[in-house]
Amino acid sequence: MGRAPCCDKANVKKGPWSPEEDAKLKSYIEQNGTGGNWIALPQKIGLKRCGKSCRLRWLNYLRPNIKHGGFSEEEDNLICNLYISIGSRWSIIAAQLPGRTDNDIKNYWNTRLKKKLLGKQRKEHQARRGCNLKQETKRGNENSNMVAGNNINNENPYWPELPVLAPVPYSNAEQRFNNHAAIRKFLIKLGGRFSEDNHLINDGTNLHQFPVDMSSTPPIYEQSLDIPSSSRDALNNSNAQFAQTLYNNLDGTDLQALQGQNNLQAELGEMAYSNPQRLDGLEFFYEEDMLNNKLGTVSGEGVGWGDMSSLVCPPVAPSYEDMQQGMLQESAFHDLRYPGIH
DNA sequence: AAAGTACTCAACCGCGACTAT
DNA sequence: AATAGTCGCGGTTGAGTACTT
Repeated sequence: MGRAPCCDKANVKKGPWSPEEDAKLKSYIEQNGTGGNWIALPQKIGLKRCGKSCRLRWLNYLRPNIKHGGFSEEEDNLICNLYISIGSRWSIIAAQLPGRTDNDIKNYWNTRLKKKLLGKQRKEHQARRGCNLKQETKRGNENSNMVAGNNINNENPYWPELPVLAPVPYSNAEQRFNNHAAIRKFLIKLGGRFSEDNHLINDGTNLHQFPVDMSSTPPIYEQSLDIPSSSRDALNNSNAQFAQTLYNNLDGTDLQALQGQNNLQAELGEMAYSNPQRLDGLEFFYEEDMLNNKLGTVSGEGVGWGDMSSLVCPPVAPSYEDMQQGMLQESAFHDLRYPGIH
């Protein structure tokens, strides 16, 4: 038995909203709120739209103080940080960016930010590769045993040489992705806002909360956010120490809860191992040849990560460079903890 | 100038979570 | 406790636009 449709699909208009529809919806909600029921709302105001569609239109476009486009460098960094930490939890990420909608951020990430990162990484990779090739040709066999991973102190290793982490043997993978409470706690420690912090409009439901006056909303990670000024400055400066500061501020429970959340590379490794197709669109975190060459070598038995709770969280990377560097450090970290295990 | 391709973003869809009964 | 209704989220689609050939 299938799921009951939320509305009469046959009598519902789809596609772009007309200015008249927008005006109708906007003025009604501004005057009366949603009445706590989106499904019933369109009939009330004579709109031939699905309630879900009305909700989406309001949240993503009509509600006051929505910002579109023009993401700042700070916002870019914040999105990247949070994506690395918690993955594609767009609503949580959006909660950290006043005036931005989850849909906007999702689109921005998928269409630009991801490519921006990939472009940077590729560029640097090619530069390094070219450099390495030159040097290797020069040296000939002299340094044949020199692999990129061994010169980590001098320059970043060539990506494909990085170890791919073994699949993480989670017994309850789903729970790992659904620990909202932990994420929430983490974000509050970051200084994040949740719906409780926002004002309600008209009907007092939690369906359409937003700061009443966005124009007075302070810049990201400034005065509105109750985090140590050191952390704030660090973030705004894209300082790599920011992440460490955050982690220092977390207690053991937070760390434990987050350990399954923020190891993106491990997660990708796991995904690639169990279901390579799921990596579509995330290749940019690896190089293609890395995926092709290495993933096949990951043993089904794998090397267990053992007790995840004893694993120290690697820091969140606050900028593109740091993000890339962070992955390298993560690998180096893995090497340190599990020498010889790749 | 036309055709083909790539990109953007608003909107849709399906499903898990939550709530009321 | 079970069920139904609704919400909210993340993934995906596709129309419109911009860019390239």
